[in-house]
Amino acid sequence: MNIYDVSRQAGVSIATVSRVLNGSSKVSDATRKKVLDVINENSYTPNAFARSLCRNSMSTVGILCSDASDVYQAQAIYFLERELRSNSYTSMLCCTGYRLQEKKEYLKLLLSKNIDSLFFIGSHFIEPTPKGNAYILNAAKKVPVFLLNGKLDGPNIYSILCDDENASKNITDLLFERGAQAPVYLYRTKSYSGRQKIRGFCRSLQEHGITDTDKMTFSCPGSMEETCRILESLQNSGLFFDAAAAADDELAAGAVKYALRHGLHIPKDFRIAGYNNSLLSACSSPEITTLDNRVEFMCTSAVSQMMQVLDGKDIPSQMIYSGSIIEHGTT
Amino acid sequence: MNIYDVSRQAGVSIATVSRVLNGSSKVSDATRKKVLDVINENSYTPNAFARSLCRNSMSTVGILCSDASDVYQAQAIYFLERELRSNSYTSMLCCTGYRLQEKKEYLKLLLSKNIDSLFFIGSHFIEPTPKGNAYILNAAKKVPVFLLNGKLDGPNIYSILCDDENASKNITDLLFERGAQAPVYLYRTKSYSGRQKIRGFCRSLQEHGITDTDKMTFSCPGSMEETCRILESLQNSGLFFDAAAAADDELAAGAVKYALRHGLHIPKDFRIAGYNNSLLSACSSPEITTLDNRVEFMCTSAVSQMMQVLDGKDIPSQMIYSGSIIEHGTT
DNA sequence: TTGTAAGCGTTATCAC
DNA sequence: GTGATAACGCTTACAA
Repeated sequence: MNIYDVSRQAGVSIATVSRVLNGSSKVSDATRKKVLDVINENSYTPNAFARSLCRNSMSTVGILCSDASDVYQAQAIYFLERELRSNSYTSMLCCTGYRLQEKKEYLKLLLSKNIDSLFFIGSHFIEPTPKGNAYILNAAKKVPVFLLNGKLDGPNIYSILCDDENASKNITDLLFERGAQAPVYLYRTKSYSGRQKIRGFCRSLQEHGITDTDKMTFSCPGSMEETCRILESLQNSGLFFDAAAAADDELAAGAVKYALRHGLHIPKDFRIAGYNNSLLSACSSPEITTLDNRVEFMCTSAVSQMMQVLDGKDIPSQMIYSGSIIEHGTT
Repeated sequence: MNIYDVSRQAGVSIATVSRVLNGSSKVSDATRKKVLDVINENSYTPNAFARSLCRNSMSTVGILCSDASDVYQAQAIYFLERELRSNSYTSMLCCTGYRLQEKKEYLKLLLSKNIDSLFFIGSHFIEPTPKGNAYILNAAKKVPVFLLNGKLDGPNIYSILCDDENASKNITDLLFERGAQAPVYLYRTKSYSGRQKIRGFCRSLQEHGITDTDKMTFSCPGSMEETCRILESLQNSGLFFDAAAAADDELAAGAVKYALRHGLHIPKDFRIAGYNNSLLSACSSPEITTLDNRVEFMCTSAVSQMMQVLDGKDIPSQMIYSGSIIEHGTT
């Protein structure tokens, strides 16, 4: 069933059918009714592809994430999709993994589907070198690009992110306030936001008289169990530490395991701070003090920005908002 | 830049360009090279909409879930998307929430985008009454429908699911083996798989001489904290129970909290079994014994089935596979 | 092996 | 208000 069949049955031209379909005011009530009746009787729906071809848009956006099963990214996907949907956009999701080559290929595929705009979740997509980011700049030549918790300068690129550096500094300060003398920092990767967080941590240490900050930051790319083991080996190496700030709640949960396993009382002997305010922080016993970086706010804002950009408005290319500490039992 | 521009620059017809684009063998190496050169120089990509209009497919599939931020669903989304991508399909994601009306609207929207097939994640989509499921049967008239961990009979509908009833029975049996006398069951909703799990639990109880099984199952639709409180009120009500089986790991984590808070030793005084083998089971201390319902296997199989169906093959409409117990510290 | 031309199902620009 | 008719950019018989 197509627009011709409808027009024939309703005894009008396809132009009129199209007008009814698109809510044009230039149709008499009588003919509108005639057409709508035929449409409903046959439950006709216009062909999306033909429509898109004319309009040159299918009202879809691309969402790129590295791993949709990651609790943080999963949340972002959820909020983004709901917000986009309420603005009549459909989301195409791509989980790229962490390899640059794959990211590029996924992006190319997405762009070849003529999406209207592009969201990158997380700062894993930002490479340290300008050359590595060329693929994003390129994409921005075709559609507006929104970086969620990532930062990159360029035309048609909009960044929205939590002030991770200050958030990380504040939550480390809290560890000191709660009696810590020597906190270590646990991070997964040195992505853009990863580096910001480390910087905030180090700033706090310096303000508290610890100068050799680099010696207190540790990469824990593995499971909770492995994080736990890394802390154990630190202890065995003779390093003194009595608190841990972590780049995400999963790492913090690893630290909780470490403390419990070694009979350290939390928070009297050992203090822990997570990040992301995810379900994982509530899952531990005691629950983990964590940083709420307001994923929902970020996603809602990003979609609102997209609507403005697609509407031809000029908006700031960067927006940084503050996080807030949620204190629980580990501090 | 369109196919005409390419054909002009390459000095061939648009048909030839199209042939090159689609890898037709009926093109001489010389002309193919000419065309490819022009394509690469101008980095031309064919218009997806025009293409779809001709082919009547854009190689996209719809994925419907109720909540992409749920750890279980997030995993399913991840595995589905990766597998679909490797078969050249792009995924359109919709998070419908839990209200029937919204599910229907989302589905309609997805279908209007001319997707090639449809995946439903979880049994939340299956209503208890046939009338409530009409919208799924309807969708199956247009495209093949795959139910992941849900079951519904109908033409063009394929169900793939874990044998939750037996899995649940087995893991409850384990609680008894580990010394439990009176396990309770914690569930979130009575969805299709929810009911299967409860049935398995009850069967185990009956085999262990407990007849009034209904009195041992409890709905805990809220947070871990609330689950914990429900258990406390059970205790206060005078009910004797010394173990908990749960419909997901989050509920089980709530039970862990309860036990720890009341000084019950896990697993000596209180045994706990989760479900889904998610990150949450590893997050608790002690780690939670859980049931691996093999999300990855389910997703991989579903996509493989889809490929066969789209290929015109006749495949079984239902596939049930067994789960397996992962024993950790709570039993 | 290559080219011509007829679709695909819409939207949009004209006339009337 | 309504109706022809030309795009939109591609695929694919059918000819050559």
